[in-house]
Amino acid sequence: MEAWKLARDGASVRAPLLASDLHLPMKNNPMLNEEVARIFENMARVLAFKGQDRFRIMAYERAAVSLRDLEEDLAVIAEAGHLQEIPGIGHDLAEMIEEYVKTRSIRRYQRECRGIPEGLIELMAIPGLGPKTLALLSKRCRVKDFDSLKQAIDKGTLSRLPGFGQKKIDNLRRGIDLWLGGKQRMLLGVAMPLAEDLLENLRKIRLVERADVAGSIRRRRETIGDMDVLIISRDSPRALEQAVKLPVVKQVLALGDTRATVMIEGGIQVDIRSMPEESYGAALQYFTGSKQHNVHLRLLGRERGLKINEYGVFRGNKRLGGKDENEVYGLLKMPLIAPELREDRGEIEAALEERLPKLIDVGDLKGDLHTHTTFSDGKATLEEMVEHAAELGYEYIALTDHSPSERIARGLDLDRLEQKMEEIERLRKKRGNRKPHILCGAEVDILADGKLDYPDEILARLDVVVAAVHSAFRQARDRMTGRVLDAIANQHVDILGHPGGRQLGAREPVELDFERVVAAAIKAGVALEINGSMYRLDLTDVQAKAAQAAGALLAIGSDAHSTPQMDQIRFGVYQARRGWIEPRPVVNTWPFARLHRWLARHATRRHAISA
DNA sequence: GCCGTTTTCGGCCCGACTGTTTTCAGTCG
Repeated sequence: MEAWKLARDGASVRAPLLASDLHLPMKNNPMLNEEVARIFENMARVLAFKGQDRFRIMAYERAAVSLRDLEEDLAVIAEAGHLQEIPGIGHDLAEMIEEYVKTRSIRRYQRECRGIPEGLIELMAIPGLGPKTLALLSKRCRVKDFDSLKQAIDKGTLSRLPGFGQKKIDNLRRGIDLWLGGKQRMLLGVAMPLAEDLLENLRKIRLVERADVAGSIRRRRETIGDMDVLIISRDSPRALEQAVKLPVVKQVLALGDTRATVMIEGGIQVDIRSMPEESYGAALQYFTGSKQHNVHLRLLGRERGLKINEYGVFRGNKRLGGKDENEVYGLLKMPLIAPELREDRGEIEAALEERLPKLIDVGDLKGDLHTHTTFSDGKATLEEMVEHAAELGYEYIALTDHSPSERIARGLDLDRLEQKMEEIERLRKKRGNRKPHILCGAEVDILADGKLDYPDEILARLDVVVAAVHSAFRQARDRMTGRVLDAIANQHVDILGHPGGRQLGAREPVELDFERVVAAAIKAGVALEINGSMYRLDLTDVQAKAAQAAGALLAIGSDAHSTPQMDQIRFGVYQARRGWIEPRPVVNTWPFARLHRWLARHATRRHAISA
C-alpha cells in the first residue's frame, strides 16, 4: 500500500509511516472492524437508554474502542479463533463478532433494539444529551428522532420539563449544531485511509493508467466533505464502468462517459473524473482548489491574457500547457504551490515574490515529544513505544503520561511516577547506546486555578513537561488565559499541549487570548504544540501560522496512545504545512544535542537528562 | 460484560463541572 507521501512536492519520507507499511497484514475489508465497533457503541447507548448496569455498558464501549485500535481484520482473527485475545473481548462479545462476520447481523443486538424508535439512539451522540435526558424527552415529549427533537425545542415544550431552564436548552441547541457540523464532514484521519484504499483499487484496474485524489483531502483540510478523484484512461467509459463495480462502492449515483458519482463504504460521496493525459495537471490543479485560490489564479491569468480551466492554460484557442501542475503555475510565472497552502491566504503573492515557505515534512521530524504508555492510558508498554520510535528512525522520544488529576486516564501518582522513572532508567541501561534517547516526561494538567498537577520539585526531575488543560473548559476568557499564562510561567514547563483544547465535531476550543499566550510562550521559551491526533489538530493552521510569524517555538506531537498512533504524527505535520510552518522553529526537528540544550535551559533542569 | 501472579465472584469510574437546584442529577472525560 502506498503511503500518503508528499513526494510530488519534492519532499522525501525517511521512514515508513503507515502501520500497513510495517509488515502488518492488510485488512481485506477496512470497514468490517468499524462496523462492529459501531454496533457495540450503539449497543452501549441502547443499554444506557434502558438504564442498565453501567459496567455492562462500559464493557461495550471499551470493546468498540479496542476494535478501532486493531490493525488486523476481524474476519481474519475470528477465522484463527483468536477473538478473545483482543482486550475487552470475552466469551459473549467474541460470539457476537463471529455471528456478524458470518451473517452481517447480530440477533442479540436486534433484540435489545426492539421497541426503540430508529433514529432515537443516535441522538445520544449529541454533546450534552445523555441517556437520562433522552429517556425523559422520549417519554414526556414523544421525541423519537431528530425531527421530533427539533420540534420539541422550537415549540418550547422542553421548558416545562423538570430541570430544564433556558441555559440547558441553549446548551442543547449548541450541541445539536456541533453534532450536525461533525456529521456532515468527515475527519481527515478517517477519510484518508478510505481514499487510500479506493485509489489502490482503482490503480488495479488495467484501463486506469493513473489515479489521484484531489480536493480538500489533497489540501489536508482537517475535515472532508466529499472526495474528488481523477483518473487517466485510454477508454474512459469502460474504465468508469469497472470503477463503479469495485467492492468498496456501495451505491452508484451517476455514471457517464467521463464522470461517475458513487457512495463508498464509510458513507462518503466520491466524484470520479476521467481526464485526457494532456489535461491531467490542469484538472488536478482545478479540482484540488480551493475555490478562492483558483478564482485568484484565474484572475491573475486573465490579466496576462490567459484562460485557465480544468483542461489547460490557453491563449485564445491556443493551448499552452496543462499536462502537469508545474506547467500551470509556471505559465503564471510562479513556482508550484504546495496543495496545503492553496487557500488564498497570501500564498499566490508569496509565490510571485519567490518567498514561499520551505515547508516542514514528516521526514524532518527527529522525535516525538508527546506519547502515552500503559503507565497511564496508553495501549503499548514503555519499551514497545521506544522500540517503535526506533523503527521510525527517531533520535529521541518523550513518554509523557498523564498526571494524577486525570483519573479516567489513570494519571500517575508520585509512587507510580517514581516506578516509571526507575523503569526508564532500566530500559536506558538495557538499550545502551541504541537510539532513541528516552526522555521521561509527563502531560501535566493545568488545574482550574492555574496550578500544575505535580509539585515543582517533581517537575524539576522530569526531562520534558507538557502542560495542558483537561478540565474546566468553559472558564471565561480572562480566567482561562490567566490560567494558561500561569502554567507557561512555571520554569519547568517546556510545551503547551493542545493549546485550544478543542475536539473536532465534539468540543469547542476554550476561550483564550491567543496573542497573549503566544507572547508569553516566546518570552518563556515554551513551545506551542501542534497536536497530531486526528480528533484534535490543535493548534489550528491559522494559529500555527501566527505563532511562527511572531517567533514562537512549536512542537509537533502524536499524542499517541498506541504504537500505530505514533504514525499519526503525520496529521500534525499536514496541519503544520497548512500553517506555512518551516522546520526551523519546530523543536522536534532539532538534533538531540540542541533539543537537550533547550530542555535544560533552566538551571534546575540541567542535571536531569541522562543521555 | 470483562477480568484474574491475592479473586471464577466481585470489582470495575470517579471527581469536576454545569445548571438546576436548596442538596442534587446529569454529563463528561
